[in-house]
Amino acid sequence: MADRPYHHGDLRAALLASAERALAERGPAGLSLRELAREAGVSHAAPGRHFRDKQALLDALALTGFERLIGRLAEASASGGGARAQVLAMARAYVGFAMEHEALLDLMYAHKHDPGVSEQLADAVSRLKDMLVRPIADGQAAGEIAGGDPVTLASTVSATLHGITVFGATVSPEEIDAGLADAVHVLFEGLAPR
Amino acid sequence: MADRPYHHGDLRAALLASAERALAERGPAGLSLRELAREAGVSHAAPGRHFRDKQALLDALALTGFERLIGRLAEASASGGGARAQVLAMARAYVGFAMEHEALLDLMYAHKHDPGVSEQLADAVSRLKDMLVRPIADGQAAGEIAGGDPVTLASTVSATLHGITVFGATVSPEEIDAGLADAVHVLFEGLAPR
DNA sequence: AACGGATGTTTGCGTTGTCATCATTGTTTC
DNA sequence: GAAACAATGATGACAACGCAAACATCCGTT
Repeated sequence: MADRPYHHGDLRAALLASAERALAERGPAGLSLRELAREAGVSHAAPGRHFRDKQALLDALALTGFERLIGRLAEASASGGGARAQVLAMARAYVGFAMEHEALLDLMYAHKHDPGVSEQLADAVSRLKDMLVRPIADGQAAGEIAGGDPVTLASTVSATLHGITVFGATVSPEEIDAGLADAVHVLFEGLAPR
Repeated sequence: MADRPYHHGDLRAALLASAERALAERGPAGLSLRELAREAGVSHAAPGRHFRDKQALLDALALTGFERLIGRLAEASASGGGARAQVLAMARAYVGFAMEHEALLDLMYAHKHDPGVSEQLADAVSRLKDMLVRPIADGQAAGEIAGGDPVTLASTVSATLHGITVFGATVSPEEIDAGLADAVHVLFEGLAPR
């Protein structure tokens, strides 16, 4: 009620930032639009201007999560090295992001988004999987990876990565990293005897 | 308010059943204790006798989910056949359960449960991974699977299975099943050239 | 038959999401 | 530059919700 200007300036971004913090601290159920509004110093209905309803805000948050995760994977894949080193680097990036943003990752893969947004999210998942296709195709060209549809291989690898983040959620970072190296080893060498 | 008896009979079970249906239809956020109470024909505070709060109900529901999923995996692993066939059967069981109970699976792996329950859930995940250890160890004894810690191998396989359910959520059942066979193939043959 | 625990009801409170309506600011158009 | 207009925020209201306290009813045990 002081000298605060009538318009916030960038309420949408402020809400998203607050929402991510609240999500990490109290989960999606404990996230209240009114609380976010209070934190931003606006009226309780102001968020409605930027997000039709609470779900729309969560949808947007999930999308930003994918953008950032894909960015991290891009960095990791640019680190160079052989196919195996590159896959391991991307695995570390994925798992690192997952451990820093547990609740956000839950949200990103939650089966409760609006239909229209679900398409965008599926798109994001596609792009995410595509990030692995190039290193694998390059590895095939270099003779480091066996033949086969690189998209299929990338799908399996990405599925494994995601599974590790979910199943390993209860163990320490060191254990996860060790398990990650093990998993990459299994992925490359296969279960069948050589 | 007619001839309904004062006591419900098995309100706890009725609530869990209703909750699972509501969860599938409207997600965890759209699940209301009062609505469940209405469906069961009891007062809106009656559920409080069986579940301390809403989260406690979701916790219990997640636990029942793991019990059922583990049961399905046990059936699948009992189907016999070689190690590869058994892993594929368990993969189908896992993915089948996941597709029948999308929202429930989200809940089972959600990072928002009470600390005490989280231990039980971590326990359930452990038991789930253990289901894969025996087929793999047997496969090693039979020379169908390469050496190495069977627990590590099982962890990687289960992670891949779970990842497939999450990443494949948007495609048709047939596609998922095909992708599943592909993934099992990759898991056994490995990415590296032979 | 009496008692006590388990189960269900009633009442009330504070919070929330959402909507309708009004106020203020920023932008475009003449 | 003024007027129209869109964008953004404020206010007020409402129903639904989670939760807790106090009360009622049933059931099994003694």
